[in-house]
Amino acid sequence: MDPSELLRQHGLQVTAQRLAVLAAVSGRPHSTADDVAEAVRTEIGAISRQAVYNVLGVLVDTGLVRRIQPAGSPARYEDRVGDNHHHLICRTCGRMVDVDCAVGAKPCLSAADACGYEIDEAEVIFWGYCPECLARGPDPAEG
Amino acid sequence: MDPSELLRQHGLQVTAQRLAVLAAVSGRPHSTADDVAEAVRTEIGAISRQAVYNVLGVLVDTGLVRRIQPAGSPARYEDRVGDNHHHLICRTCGRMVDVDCAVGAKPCLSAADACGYEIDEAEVIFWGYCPECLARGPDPAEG
DNA sequence: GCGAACACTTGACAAAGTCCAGATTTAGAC
DNA sequence: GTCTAAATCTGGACTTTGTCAAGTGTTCGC
Repeated sequence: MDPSELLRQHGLQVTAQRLAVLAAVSGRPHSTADDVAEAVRTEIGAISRQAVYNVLGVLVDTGLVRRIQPAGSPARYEDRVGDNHHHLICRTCGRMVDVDCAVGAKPCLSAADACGYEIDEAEVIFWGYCPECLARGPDPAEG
Repeated sequence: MDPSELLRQHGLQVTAQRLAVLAAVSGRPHSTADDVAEAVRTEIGAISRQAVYNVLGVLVDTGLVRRIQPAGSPARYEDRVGDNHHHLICRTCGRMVDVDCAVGAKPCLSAADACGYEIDEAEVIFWGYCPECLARGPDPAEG
């Protein structure tokens, strides 16, 4: 779909910055806000940090972009929304990849005892070591 | 168990700060580092911010305390370790409660396609609204 | 009680993100 | 094409969370 149309459909004004941010997140999933700013600058020359946060915030609010905030890392953004996939992060190199849910469709939304809470999202992050870091031998810091 | 003994058993020196931090985390689970510092100051008068981070880090390393880092929130700490429980956070009031795993024991460690990663931990956080915030009516900010 | 190792304090520093006032750009009407 | 109102973007200061490094104080084994 035409990105401009996408923005309009969600009641958002179309600006060069928004198009560039959208393109940056699409083209490089799991980017940090800083990565996005870099990419946008490559594309349209310049953007303020505030505009990046602002645009990302608006996109997250309208559901066009998903925000992921792993421990010890700045927030990351991706445009894969609408499904229930999770994330897998290497403790050594920090690389993040998508994984589909193990048990089926949205199993994680059914906690055994929700204490009366109305759950609308499950954030699942798997921590471990990627094949390359495993091949490179055990990390000295990990024993 | 006597907290002092607990520390010794894990090869840690016993200090007033460590005892107080341990007590603070035990007495008020899901505390932030700042909450812990407050509680410790109430208990023993004073502690430096660095010491709080230091002690919490040591306790997490030795497995006496677990660190949770939800999106958009500072790190939180709890002393319920050794089981595979997860957390449930209210989007409105920010309250966090424990929930047991829906599917059984450590189901979340079995991602369908781990891409060759060796997974050693699954961090699961459920987001939603607590009964009280639901009873209080829908949040204007949420539609 | 003494000494070595460990832990705590203090202060500077860094990263990530937010707030605010003012200038610029966009959308819509004429 | 031009105008106006509303939304957006810019730039700088600021807050929060956490880390680093050097020096001082405390704990533990003898």
